[in-house]
Amino acid sequence: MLEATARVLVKRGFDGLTTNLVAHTAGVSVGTLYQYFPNKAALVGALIEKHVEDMSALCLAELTRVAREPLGVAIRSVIEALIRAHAVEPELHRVLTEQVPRVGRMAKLRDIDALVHRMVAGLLATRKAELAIQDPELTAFILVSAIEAITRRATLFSPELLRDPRLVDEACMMVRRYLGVADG
Amino acid sequence: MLEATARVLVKRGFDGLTTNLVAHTAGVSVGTLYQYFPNKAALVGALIEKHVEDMSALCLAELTRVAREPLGVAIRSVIEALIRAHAVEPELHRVLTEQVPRVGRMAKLRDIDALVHRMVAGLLATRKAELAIQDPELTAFILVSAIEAITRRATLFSPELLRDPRLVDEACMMVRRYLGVADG
Amino acid sequence: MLEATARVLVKRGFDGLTTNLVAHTAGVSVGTLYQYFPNKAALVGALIEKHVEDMSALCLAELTRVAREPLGVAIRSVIEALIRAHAVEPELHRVLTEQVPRVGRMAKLRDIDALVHRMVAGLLATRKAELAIQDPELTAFILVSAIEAITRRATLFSPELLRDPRLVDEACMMVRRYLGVADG
Amino acid sequence: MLEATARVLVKRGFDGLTTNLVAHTAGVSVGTLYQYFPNKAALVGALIEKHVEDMSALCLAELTRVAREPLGVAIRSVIEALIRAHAVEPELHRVLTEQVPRVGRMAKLRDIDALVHRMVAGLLATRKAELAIQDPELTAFILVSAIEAITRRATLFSPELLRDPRLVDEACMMVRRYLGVADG
DNA sequence: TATGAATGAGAGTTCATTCAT
DNA sequence: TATGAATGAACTCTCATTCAT
Repeated sequence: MLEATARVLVKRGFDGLTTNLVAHTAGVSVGTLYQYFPNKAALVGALIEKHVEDMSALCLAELTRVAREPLGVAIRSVIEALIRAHAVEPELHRVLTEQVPRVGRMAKLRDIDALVHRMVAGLLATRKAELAIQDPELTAFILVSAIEAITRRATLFSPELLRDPRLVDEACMMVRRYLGVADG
Repeated sequence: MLEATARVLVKRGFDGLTTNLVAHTAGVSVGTLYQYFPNKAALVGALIEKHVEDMSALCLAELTRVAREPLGVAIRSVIEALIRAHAVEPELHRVLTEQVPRVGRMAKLRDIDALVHRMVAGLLATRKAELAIQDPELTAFILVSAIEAITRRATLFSPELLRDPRLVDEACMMVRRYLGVADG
Repeated sequence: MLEATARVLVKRGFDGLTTNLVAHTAGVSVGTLYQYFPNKAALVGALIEKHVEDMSALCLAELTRVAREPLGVAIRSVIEALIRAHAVEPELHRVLTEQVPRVGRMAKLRDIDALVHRMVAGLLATRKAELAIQDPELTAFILVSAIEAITRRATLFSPELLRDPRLVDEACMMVRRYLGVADG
Repeated sequence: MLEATARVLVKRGFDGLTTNLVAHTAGVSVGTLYQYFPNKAALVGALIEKHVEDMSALCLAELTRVAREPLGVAIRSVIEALIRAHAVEPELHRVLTEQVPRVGRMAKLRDIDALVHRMVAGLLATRKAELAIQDPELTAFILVSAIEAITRRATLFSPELLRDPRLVDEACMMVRRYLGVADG
């Protein structure tokens, strides 16, 4: 059912998302749909939640995994993981991020975001000695923003860049220089 | 009329935006509204276009103005201008940006984005000698993405940050280090 | 639902026909109406199609039935059938015929008209030996036009004539003399 | 202004007829339009009246002119005049006849029709001795219907017939035989 | 538990008509 | 007398949601 929602969302956009259409796409009746979701917002909300969780799981796993690796390697791994995460269902991701705020699941997104932010900040704090930074919180904020934005903008304006290794190289360069980590 | 649209958009969101409501808010009748805009999308579209034009005008002006200043100063000026631009009507900016794809103003946005990108790339190319960069195009891409994202995320998650000078400091730091410019 | 449409059409005319009014008259809601007809034109179109089909079926049946009867008798039967057909719901017939071009059912009407024309021409051709005619096609054109018009004009200007046997007598007389058939 | 109405009517059909459009087409403002016609119905009504008068004037003139000519000649003249009348502005005529009843100018049309009918009936009555008819009224009814219908149907379904002399020949034949007039 | 026909509030849009200039 | 911006009632159509089966 969520899958049908995703399909409709990608094919028709949010304004083309109809409970009847979703039900039909899922091969059930509207009634059945309403047996599982109290209303349309809940349906979309659930999809968003799932999507966000899937994506963030990927990133969090990577963040955890690289916690002890050398910084140069860690940076590249995380950036690559983030770009990979965006590549899973780019179309859906786009529609979803464009609509998220309007469905009242801001909270969930905010939570996840906060979690990622805290993990990055933690990583930075742990290794503060190796880094040319002062406020891990703020630095984390800048980094998370920047990396997320690079993938987002690439997805939006030049998807072919996502597959260009130079993008990752350059992003790593930016992060490394910013953090004062020697070229890996 | 556009002002009324903006007001409604901020107060009620895009889905709460009704032609009748806008007309009423503007103190005119629906008919009058439709004498100036062929349909709802055109109304919002016009607002979006005006908004992005205003914002980009600000940035482009700043980019032009600082073309000959020392890099350290230039960077700070542009970043401050960008954040200032976002601070004017953050709520409106958010709603508007989100609705672009629904209203079909993607092309316009892309154009402006490309323009900014070109200007930044140009600036970098001109001063390539002073910078530790190789591909001004790619660097510009990274920079524009990052700065735009930092303001966007601040707007979204912690608007108070927009008024915190440390944010600007940190963003400047990131850019300076990335470009290999001495601390200003 | 078509019945409700017919009722409204007769009582209020085409311009007084409102989807809400039809739905209300039919005892259902607008939504239900739109579950069966994609739009107002389709609703009226369906009614028109049904109506002309019903009417032409009547005439075609009669034309077939009398194919072997003596010409004098055949002529009267067909004319009577045509007038009888018009007498059923003259008001509806008038509104419906008038609205055909607005609702885009011209093609259907043309088809049926061509069918009737062909049948009459065929009948005339079969019996050409008994008739003082040269071109069955042209004669059929004249006849179909004339008979159709007599009923149409009677409906329009003096409905009471439709029930006057003298009208049928006179119409038969005209046709018989035109075709050179002895008085029946 | 009536000319503009006619033009719009022909180009856009009755549903595309807008007071604003008519005014614009006429090169004046809506306000001016309303200085000459109290409302839309009056505008269309006036056009209908003019059109009907033009057409009937043609026919009535011919009917008067042929009052004393030999019947065979008279018949052909009148039929030709009628067809000629239809050929003046066939498109406008079509739209108009299709819409007439809905604009409340039925009365005018009815009057004209009655006048034509009375003149034909008068002609027939005057020459009853030469004719094989009994009730001039009824015969006139049949004739007027038939001739009007032949031109109407030709206009509607096969306009090229209107220029085919065989149509006139055949219509004359029909009328002559019906009236018992020797072939002219 | 699944169905899907029915609901009806509400949205966008049109256009005859008015009236201050 | 001419203008045309402004009006707003009314119409068509959509779609989230319900509930009898």
